[in-house]
Amino acid sequence: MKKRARRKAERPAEILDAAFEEFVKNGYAATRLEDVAARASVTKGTIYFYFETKERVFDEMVRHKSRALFPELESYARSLEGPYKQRLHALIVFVYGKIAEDRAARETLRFLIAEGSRFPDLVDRHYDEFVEPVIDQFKSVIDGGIAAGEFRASPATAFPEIVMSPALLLSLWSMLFGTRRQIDVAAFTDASIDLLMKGLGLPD
Amino acid sequence: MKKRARRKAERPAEILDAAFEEFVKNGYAATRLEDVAARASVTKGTIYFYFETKERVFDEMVRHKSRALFPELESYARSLEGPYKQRLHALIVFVYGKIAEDRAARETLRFLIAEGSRFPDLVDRHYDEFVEPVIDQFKSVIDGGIAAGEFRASPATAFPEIVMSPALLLSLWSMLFGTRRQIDVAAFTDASIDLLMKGLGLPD
Amino acid sequence: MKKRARRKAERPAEILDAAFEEFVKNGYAATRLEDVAARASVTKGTIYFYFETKERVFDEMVRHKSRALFPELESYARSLEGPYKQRLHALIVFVYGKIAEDRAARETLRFLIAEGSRFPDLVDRHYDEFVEPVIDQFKSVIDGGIAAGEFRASPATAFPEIVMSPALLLSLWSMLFGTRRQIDVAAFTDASIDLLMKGLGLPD
Amino acid sequence: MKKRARRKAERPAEILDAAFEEFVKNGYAATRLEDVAARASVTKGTIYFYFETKERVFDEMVRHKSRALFPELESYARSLEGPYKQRLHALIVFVYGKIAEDRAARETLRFLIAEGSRFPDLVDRHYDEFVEPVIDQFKSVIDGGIAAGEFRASPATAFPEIVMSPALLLSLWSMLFGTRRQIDVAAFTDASIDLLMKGLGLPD
DNA sequence: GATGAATGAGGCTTCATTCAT
DNA sequence: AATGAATGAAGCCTCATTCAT
Repeated sequence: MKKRARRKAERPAEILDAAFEEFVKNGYAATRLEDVAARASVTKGTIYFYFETKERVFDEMVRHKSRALFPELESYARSLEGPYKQRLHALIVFVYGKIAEDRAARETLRFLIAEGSRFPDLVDRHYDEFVEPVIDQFKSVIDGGIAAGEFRASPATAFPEIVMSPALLLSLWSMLFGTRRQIDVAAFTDASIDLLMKGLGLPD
Repeated sequence: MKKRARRKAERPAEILDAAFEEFVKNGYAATRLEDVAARASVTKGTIYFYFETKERVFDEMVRHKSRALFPELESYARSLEGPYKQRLHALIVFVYGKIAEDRAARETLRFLIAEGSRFPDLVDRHYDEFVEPVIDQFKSVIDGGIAAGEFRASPATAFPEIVMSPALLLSLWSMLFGTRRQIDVAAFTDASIDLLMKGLGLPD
Repeated sequence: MKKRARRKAERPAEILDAAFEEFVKNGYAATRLEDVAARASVTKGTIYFYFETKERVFDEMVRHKSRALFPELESYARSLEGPYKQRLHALIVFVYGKIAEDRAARETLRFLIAEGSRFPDLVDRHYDEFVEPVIDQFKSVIDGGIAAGEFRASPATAFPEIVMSPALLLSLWSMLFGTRRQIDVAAFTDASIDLLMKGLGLPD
Repeated sequence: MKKRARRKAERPAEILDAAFEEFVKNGYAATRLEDVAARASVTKGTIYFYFETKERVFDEMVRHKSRALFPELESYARSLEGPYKQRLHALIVFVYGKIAEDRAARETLRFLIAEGSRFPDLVDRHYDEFVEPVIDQFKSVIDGGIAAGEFRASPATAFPEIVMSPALLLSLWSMLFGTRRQIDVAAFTDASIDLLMKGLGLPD
C-alpha cells in the first residue's frame, strides 16, 4: 500500500489549505501554527518538517491558493472573437467572476493589503503574474476596439486597469460590508459593464 | 503656566498619533505598545493611564485619524450648484482627493481591511459615517441629474457606489504597487471622470 | 524607603550569581533560564528585562564572576621586594591560590574550555585581562632574577607561562578527578615551587 | 562481494567518526544527530539502529576515539633502557607527543572537561586507562632514578603527575589561544624537559 | 538493515498588562 | 499623573526519538 507515500505527497497541500483557513480567520500574526496543525490533523512538528518558518507557511499558502487563479486567462483571451465590445464584455464577465466571487481570490487580495509590507516578494509576484497580465488583456482588447472604431480614444484608455475597478469595489465591499449590506453581484456586474461600455464606447 | 496643563491635555492625541505611525508600519499585532510609547515620548504606563488596552488604543486611533475626514462633506454638497454634470464632477474631485491622496484615509482603509474582523464596530462606524453619506451624496446628484435629463437612467444608477470605484483602485494601487509603478493621480482622476460622465450621460 | 530602587540595582548581579550556579551545574546549553530565574527568585521575564538573550546572560555572568579575580595583581607584584627567588615564590603562591582554590576561577576556566568556541570574545577578553598580565608578571620576575644572577638563562625562561602549568594541572585535576582522588593543594604547591626553583635556579 | 558486508561492519565506526567531528564543532548539547547522520552519509534512523540514544553515541564516540591513544605505552616504557634521565626524557617526549599534538587526545580532554559531569563513567574510565597508567610510568621512572642516585628525592616526586603539567598547558593553550598566539611545541617541549630535569635532578 | 515522516515535549523569547513608588 | 520594573501567558521553533514501510 502506498498509504504512507500518498499521505506524504499530499501533506504540504493539506497543511497549506488548513493554513489558508486559519490565516483568513485570524490574520497572519494572530494565527497559531498549532491551530493550523490541528486543522490539518497533524502536529506542530510536521509543519516544520515541510516549511521552515511561519512566514514560509504563509508565503507558500498564498502562492498555493493563487496558483489556480488565472491559468486559462491567456487561452481564454485568445479565444475571443467577434466585435470588440463583445470581447470586452466577455472578458469582464470572466475576470469579475474570479475577482468578486472566488473566495481564495478575495482573501488573497486581503492578505496582500494586510501583510504586503511584510511580504514584498508576494506583492511583486502577484503584480507580475496576475495584475499585469489581466491589465494587458484589457488593454489589448480596448486598443483593438479603438483601432476597429468601436471604442473612442479617451483618457481612460491610458488606464486599462480602470476596467477592473468596479470588480475591486465589489470584492472589498463583500469583505467589509458583506454582512451588513450585500450587493447583488450579477446586477452590479451588469451595471458595471453598461457603464464601462458607454464610457468607452462611441456616442450612439 | 498652562504649559503643563496643555501638555496633559494633548497627551492622548500625541499617543494616538504615535500609535498611527506604528500601526501603519507594522500592523496591529506586530506593533508593540512600547514603541508607541517611545514615539510619543512617554512610557508604557502612561498609555495605560489613558487607554484600557491595546485594542482601545487602536480603536481610538482609527477614530481619531478619520475624524477629520469628511466634516465638510454635507456643506460642500449643499453648496453645489449648476448643471448636475458639473456638480458630479466637483463632487468626484472633492472625494477622490480625500480617498486617493490623503495618507490617513488610505491607511484607515487598510486598517479596516486588515483588522476589520477583529474590530467590527470600527467597520460599522465607518460605514455609517463615511461610506453611506458619501454614497448618498453621489446618489442624490445622480438622481437629480436623471430627473433633470442630464443623465440616463441606467443600471449603474442603482449602484451609486460605483462612482467611487476608480478612487478605490487608485488608493489600493498606491498601497500595493506604489513603489513599483506610480499612477498619475490627476490624469487618472480626469480619465475616471471622463469615463463616468460618458457612462452615465446621455448619448450626444 | 528605597526598597524598590535598591532591589533594582541589585537584580542584575543576583541574576548573574544565580546563572553562575546553574551554568556550573549543567553547562551552557542544558541550563534553562527558567531555573536561573527561580534561583534568583524572579520570573523568566525579569531576566529578559536585564539581558537580551541567554547568550548575553552567560557572557555577562562570566565577566561578572571574573571581574574580582586579579584586581590587585599589579599592585601586589609591585610590592614585591628582596631576592628574586623570594619574589617568584611569593608570586606563585599568590597566583596559585587564585587559580587552584578559587571556585569562580576554576569554573571560569571550565566555561572557557567548554564554550570558548561559542564565545570567542570571552576568550579574547580573558587572554588580555588575565592570562597575559599574569604571564607578564612572571616574565618580569624571572628576567629580573636572571639579570641579578639568581636564575639561569634557560630555554624555559622563554616560556614564562610554564610556571603556571602546575596550577593548571591542579585546577583541572580538581575539576575532573576531585571526587576520586584529591590532591593536597598545599603540598602540591610546595612541590611545584621546589621543582620550579630548582629548574630555573643556578646549580648550587 | 563483501563490499556490502564490509560497509555494514564499518558503519558504527563511520558514525562515531562523524559524531566526533560534529561534537568537536558544537559541543554535546548543540550537536544534532541529524548532522552526524548527514556527515556519515546515513539517515537518523540508522544511527538509532546502532546506538540507543544520543548519550550513547557520545559515550561510545569518546571511547572509540581514545582507544588508540596509548596502546603501546607499557611496551614502550618497558623498552626503555640506560640512564633514568634518558628514560624520563624519552617518556616525556613520547607522552607529550600524544597529549599536545594529537587532535583526538586534545578534543577528548575538552570533552571530559566540558561534559564530564554528565558522563562520570567516561571520566572514571579515562582516569583508569590513561591518567593513572601514565602517571604510574612516570612515577616508576622517577623512583628508579632516585634509587639510582640520578634524581634527588624532592617534594615533587610525590606528585609524578606534575611532569605532565606542561603538556597540559600546551594542550589547553592550543585549544583556547591557538588562533591568537601559537606556542612552538618543540621548543616548549625542550624547555619543559630542561626545567623538569633540572628541577628533579641532583645539583651539578 | 535502512529510511525518513511524524511526534511532542521543552526551551527561548516576546509583550500586553499590572502596580508599587 | 507618570514611571518602569516585574509578571506570566503564549507562541515559535528545535530536535531526540519512534515506527510504519
